[in-house]
Amino acid sequence: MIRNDQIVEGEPSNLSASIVATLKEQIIHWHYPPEHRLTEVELCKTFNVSRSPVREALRVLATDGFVKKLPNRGYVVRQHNIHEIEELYEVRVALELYAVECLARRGPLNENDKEDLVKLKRTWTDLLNGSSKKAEELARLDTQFHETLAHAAGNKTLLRHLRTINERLMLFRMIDFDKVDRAKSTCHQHLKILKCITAKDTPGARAAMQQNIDEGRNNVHTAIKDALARAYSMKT
Amino acid sequence: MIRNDQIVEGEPSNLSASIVATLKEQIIHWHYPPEHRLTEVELCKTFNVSRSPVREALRVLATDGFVKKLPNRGYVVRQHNIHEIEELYEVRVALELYAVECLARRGPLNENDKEDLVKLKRTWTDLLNGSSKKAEELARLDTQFHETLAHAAGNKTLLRHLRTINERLMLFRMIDFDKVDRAKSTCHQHLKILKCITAKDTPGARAAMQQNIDEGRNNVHTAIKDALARAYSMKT
DNA sequence: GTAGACCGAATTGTATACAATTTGTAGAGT
DNA sequence: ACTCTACAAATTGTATACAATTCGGTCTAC
Repeated sequence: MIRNDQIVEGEPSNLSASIVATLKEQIIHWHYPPEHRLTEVELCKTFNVSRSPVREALRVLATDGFVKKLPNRGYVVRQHNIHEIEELYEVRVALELYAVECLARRGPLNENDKEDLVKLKRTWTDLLNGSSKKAEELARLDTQFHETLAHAAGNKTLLRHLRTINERLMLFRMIDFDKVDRAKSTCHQHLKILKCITAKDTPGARAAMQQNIDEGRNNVHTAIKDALARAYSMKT
Repeated sequence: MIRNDQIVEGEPSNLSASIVATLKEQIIHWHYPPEHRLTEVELCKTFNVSRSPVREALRVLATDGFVKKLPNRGYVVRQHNIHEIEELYEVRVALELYAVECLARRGPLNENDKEDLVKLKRTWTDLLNGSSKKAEELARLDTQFHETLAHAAGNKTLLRHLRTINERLMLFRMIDFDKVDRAKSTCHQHLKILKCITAKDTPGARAAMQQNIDEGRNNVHTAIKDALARAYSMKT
């Protein structure tokens, strides 16, 4: 159920925006199997709203790549096959390597970002020293780490693109983080990246980031087959 | 005026999509000054349609970054300041360097793409040997060159992101190409890139691409001040 | 029994009507 | 003259109504 009081402060009544957020969340959490048809009236009923905001939301989700538009036949949840995951990871590598390279070369642009990096260091050191978290929380922290770096690099446009990539990858990272606790390894890698940045070791930072992303990619790869199988069994 | 018969084949009656395309085109060609307010009813009148497709179009344009949404106050054409251009170019560099690196390392993925590269070579050789074109045509060919490379690299997601970046940059490249004929230099650079790719010279390809983009960036930079000044004079 | 035409339910595409919010302005009060 | 309030116009947000298209099934012709 969508309600106006769910909406973030400063953004007044806007059903469309909250529908976008909710559907994204649901798709990421595999609430719908791939290729599942999203009918307007059905969404209207579940969200208790009229078709106007639903239609606008679907159009936005389509441009973001979460659903696919069939001409005159509505929308379906997009099928993310293994090849597409690979593509998403490649784009992510391209963007994040660039971001971390900038960051290592010229440092964070302002004091706020410098503080953010210190906070990150504390967070991941704490995690390394035993404070355990739930899988979903870990996935969130991991995403936050990478996005904070991109933000500190000072390029809002790059951050925006990275966000849409990561949102779509979240589809599979949820599965991965759900199955295995890889906290230790992730902590070490993140701390290594931060160390290289503060040491202005550009190639080191790039290498550490590449390793971090590659490991995540491999983990997701092994998790994907199960996920797709599960999704298939749901569809039938 | 928007009409259904303007629509591309295979995409049946869809006013919203054609409004998106038309508005994008208009914004890129500086039909509206930055921060110009886009009222729904006004767009309805100029396009001779109702508010539904206009609203959906505006939402899409907002997620693509062409217009900015003010809560409960409609939309305005986004102001692209110099800093944002710089950001767009940085993302473009990150993506295109990655693409050209893949291409130089492992070559085009299939025969079609290999053909495309040959066609590109012919096109730019012809241009170098005198066949002159209008500024707008040149800009189009240049964009096509870069997008063909990304396509040949075989990553559709990367291509999609590159497209949205390039579309927004087109705002300023139009101005630049309009003022000076830089065909010769561009030709040489593009041919150099192609040569490095076929020679599997990865660092060479990266360097040539970096040089090509940097030159474009510099040209645009020098052109921007005039553009902004002109836009300002339009606004007042 | 099969192919093809035709009809109707379901669904999307578009237009309009109504509600809620914002903003500018006129007017009263100080 | 200045500020604050209240109201009206304009504009967005939402809901509903109508048109056009698609798709499945049935019925007929062969």
